[in-house]
Amino acid sequence: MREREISQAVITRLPRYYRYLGELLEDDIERISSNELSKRMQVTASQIRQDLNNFGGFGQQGYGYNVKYLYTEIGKILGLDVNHNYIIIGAGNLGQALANYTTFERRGFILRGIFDNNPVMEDVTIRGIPVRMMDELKDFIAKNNVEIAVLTIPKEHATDVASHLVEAGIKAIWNFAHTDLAVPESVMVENVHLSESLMKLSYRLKQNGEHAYQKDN
Amino acid sequence: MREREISQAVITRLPRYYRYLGELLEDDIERISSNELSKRMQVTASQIRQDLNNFGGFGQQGYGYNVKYLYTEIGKILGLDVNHNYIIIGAGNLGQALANYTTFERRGFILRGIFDNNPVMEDVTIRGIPVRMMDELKDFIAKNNVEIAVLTIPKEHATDVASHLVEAGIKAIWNFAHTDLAVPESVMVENVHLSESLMKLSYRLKQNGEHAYQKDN
DNA sequence: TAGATTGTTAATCGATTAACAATC
DNA sequence: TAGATTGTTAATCGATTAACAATC
Repeated sequence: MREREISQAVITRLPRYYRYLGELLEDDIERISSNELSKRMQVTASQIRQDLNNFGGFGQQGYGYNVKYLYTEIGKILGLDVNHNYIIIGAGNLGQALANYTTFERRGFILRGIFDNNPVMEDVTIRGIPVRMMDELKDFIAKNNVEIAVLTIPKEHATDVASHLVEAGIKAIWNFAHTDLAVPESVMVENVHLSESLMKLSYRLKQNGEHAYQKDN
Repeated sequence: MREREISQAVITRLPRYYRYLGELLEDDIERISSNELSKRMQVTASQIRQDLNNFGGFGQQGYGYNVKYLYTEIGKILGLDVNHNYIIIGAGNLGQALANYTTFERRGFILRGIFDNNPVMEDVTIRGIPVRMMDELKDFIAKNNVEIAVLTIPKEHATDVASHLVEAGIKAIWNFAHTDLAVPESVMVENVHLSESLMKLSYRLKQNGEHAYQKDN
């Protein structure tokens, strides 16, 4: 049924299209051409048309794209038309910050539970959700139909916890731990390595500095 | 002086090399070949050699790479051999979580100040650092030689704050707000769009589900 | 119908992989 | 010296851009 594998680059751009279309929608803009959108998003119109046509013809010659329709369709492609239950593992600063992110709920990501291994945290509630101990994990995932686990724990425990999650039948891991996880390929992993992102910024900062220096000479 | 622009893909991989080399160093491994490293990192040996040779010949034929030396050199390339002063703007959940991230300090990123526009937060301290009001921003950046601003504020205020930062002479912005920033090209921006990362995971979760379904038929 | 703009094919560009001579 | 492994050139692969026929 699927002709060709969609490239990682395209997938990465989809949520950005979705965001821009959402803004257009808020501004009551009804239709938009690839050319107009390309100017706003700073990408080529050709790329927009190519990207969208990976998933079907959403536009109309001579008209462009209907904003609301395209927004809805991309939402479906991204799986935002259905709810996803998720849990957070690691009730530290970052875990708590994410637990308080109500924006995710609006996109259909429903926080069902928070887990930690520190007994002090037991039954502390965050946004009304009690922190549970790790021994409840497996049962909880099964009973609550949890698809996604957010990993906000130190890297030392990440490998271990990941394998528990896999055993419990988790489908996807959003990994904030500073390590790569080895899981079966049926389990999706999306890494958010914050310190690596910061290092990238540091690199570019440095390059820019040198660049500027050379210019001055 | 610089022959060719280093591609974004290479820059993104650098911190990952750095992380793996750091782990090798902790394990007291003295030398490593591109082949051995490629197995650990799940990339091709050829790519490792190509990537590194963008910055110079760090290896030795018949020997491989000296772990400690390569680690140090990549650290220099990433600008981790010098300290960078940074501030956090937005003392909400995420801002506070990042403020408590002492790992950054170890890499030479020094948190100098935290800013917010909510008077209730004034002089609340996080990790000993008082939250300041936005009217102090410009002076503070100049006086404290702040290079990097971390933006953990709602998207509504991001554009406005970004332009204040540019005026104040900030060099780089680590942007967690859900919007793109328009700044002069001399100001580096690194985006961390968490909800977009989560949507990517959602997409892959969905694909994987369909895939599995098709397999069963 | 004429004009606009898509969907899609072809051309180009860039990044990854393969191969191997250089050299430790 | 022989073996190992880099640094680097060449080949391949994939992604982006350009062009244009199809069509609303």
